[in-house]
Amino acid sequence: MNDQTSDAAPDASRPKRGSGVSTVHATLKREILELTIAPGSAIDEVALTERFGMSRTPIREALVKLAGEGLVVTLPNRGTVVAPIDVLDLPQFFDALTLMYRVTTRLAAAHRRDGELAGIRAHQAAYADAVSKRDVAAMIEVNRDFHAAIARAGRNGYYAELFERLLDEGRRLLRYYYSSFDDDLPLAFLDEHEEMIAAIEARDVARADRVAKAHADQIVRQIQAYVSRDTRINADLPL
Amino acid sequence: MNDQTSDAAPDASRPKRGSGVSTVHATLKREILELTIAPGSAIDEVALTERFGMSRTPIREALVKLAGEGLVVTLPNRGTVVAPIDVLDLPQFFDALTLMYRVTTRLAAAHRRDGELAGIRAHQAAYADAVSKRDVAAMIEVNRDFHAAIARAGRNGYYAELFERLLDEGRRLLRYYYSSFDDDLPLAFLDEHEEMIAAIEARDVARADRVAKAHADQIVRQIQAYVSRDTRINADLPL
DNA sequence: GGCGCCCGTCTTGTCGACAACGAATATACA
DNA sequence: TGTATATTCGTTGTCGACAAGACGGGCGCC
Repeated sequence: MNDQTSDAAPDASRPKRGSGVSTVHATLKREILELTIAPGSAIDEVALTERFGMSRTPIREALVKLAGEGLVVTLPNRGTVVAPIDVLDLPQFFDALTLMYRVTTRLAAAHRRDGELAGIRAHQAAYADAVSKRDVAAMIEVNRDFHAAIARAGRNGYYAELFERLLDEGRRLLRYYYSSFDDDLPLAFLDEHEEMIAAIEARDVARADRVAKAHADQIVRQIQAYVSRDTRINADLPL
Repeated sequence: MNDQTSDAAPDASRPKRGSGVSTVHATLKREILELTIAPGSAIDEVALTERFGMSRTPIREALVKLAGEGLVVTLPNRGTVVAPIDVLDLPQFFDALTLMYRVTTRLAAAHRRDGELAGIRAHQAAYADAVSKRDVAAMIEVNRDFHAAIARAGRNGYYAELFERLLDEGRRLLRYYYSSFDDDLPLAFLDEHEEMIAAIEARDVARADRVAKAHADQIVRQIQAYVSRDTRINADLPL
């Protein structure tokens, strides 16, 4: 992280011109999605200035980009905060997520080209690998990439963009509410992913729709279970 | 979102602090959508500097915002251009537009509250007014606002955001390909809008879906007709 | 003792300037 | 004359600095 106090030598590691905003954008995006920065917490521009070793200008531009993606919220004249996670938005989120699961999988089944199945299968293999290693973080991330690849194979940028945003938000939700996966759920995902691949390979739109909807229902139920799980420990306390 | 319409009189001699980026953003967005700036044309930052009487910093931030909305494209180290209109993207656009018409109208029928119908009806009245005046530009714009209001009544920010983006792109398309409206089409829109309002008022989701789909088909056909209209004048030229 | 105002400080929005990078042009060479 | 290279020019990405609001503390007033 903090690796530069003297830059007298023409170091090759000097970030190239134009990489400033993208670096800050990518780094902050990852940290926001991984909850390294807590939702709702304020973002200090000058702190980022020192951390990234660059001026406020590129950092501000990166924040504007993040605001456009809904990952941060800008309060005029009062700074920017990491987008909070609002439980009240969950029903809308579920609605849109399910619809995007369906339409992107349908489109992938309709429009996929031969080369794209290999890439999707690679993600599926990585997911299986993460499951075997019980690496939950990797599972969440690979799951997102898996579906994003399907969306891209569907060749509709409007859907793909919204879907990736929803998938990222889902990443944040899972990390936020995650306590421990049941062991059987990831395996169910694995099978459902296989079915999706099969439907896409067979160019069977109706089947792709069915399995996508089932998959979405599964995920929605899982998140709902996390969100609404009963964590009370004082419910039966004798008073 | 915020409607601080302090009138657009040219005597805005004193822009307040914080209004810079939003002013530039709103102005450029309008001009891009109204094709005042041609698709694909380069945007000169210094020219905007002189035009808006402000430094490059707020202008660049506005451009970053516009890039996030897909209205401009940024070429690294080589400037930004107004997003071109690509005919090859039209099928995807039609697909997404139709779906958003349907889901937002459905949601509006399901979730609308009493006060919101009045706002929607106001847009419809403005649309009728524009039709009577044969003000095509106003029709296009009011039509967008009409459907955006319905989407907001549906209370799903994900859909509303994508839908508004699609509607804006549709505005650009209509202006781009528009030659002259048939006189009967706007009237058909008027009736279909009335049906949508009725379905939403009756909270009839299925009916809202039907009429939204019909409306979308109508619009898609219209744009397709514009795009693919035969403008050849040398087809029958004796050679 | 509580409440509201004034003031200092911190942060943000904006500015003008500089340097790197691309494009266009001029130049040298085959 | 055509091609490859060096140079100039314009533009973009970044920087440090300045000033307008917002927040917090101290003070006076009721």
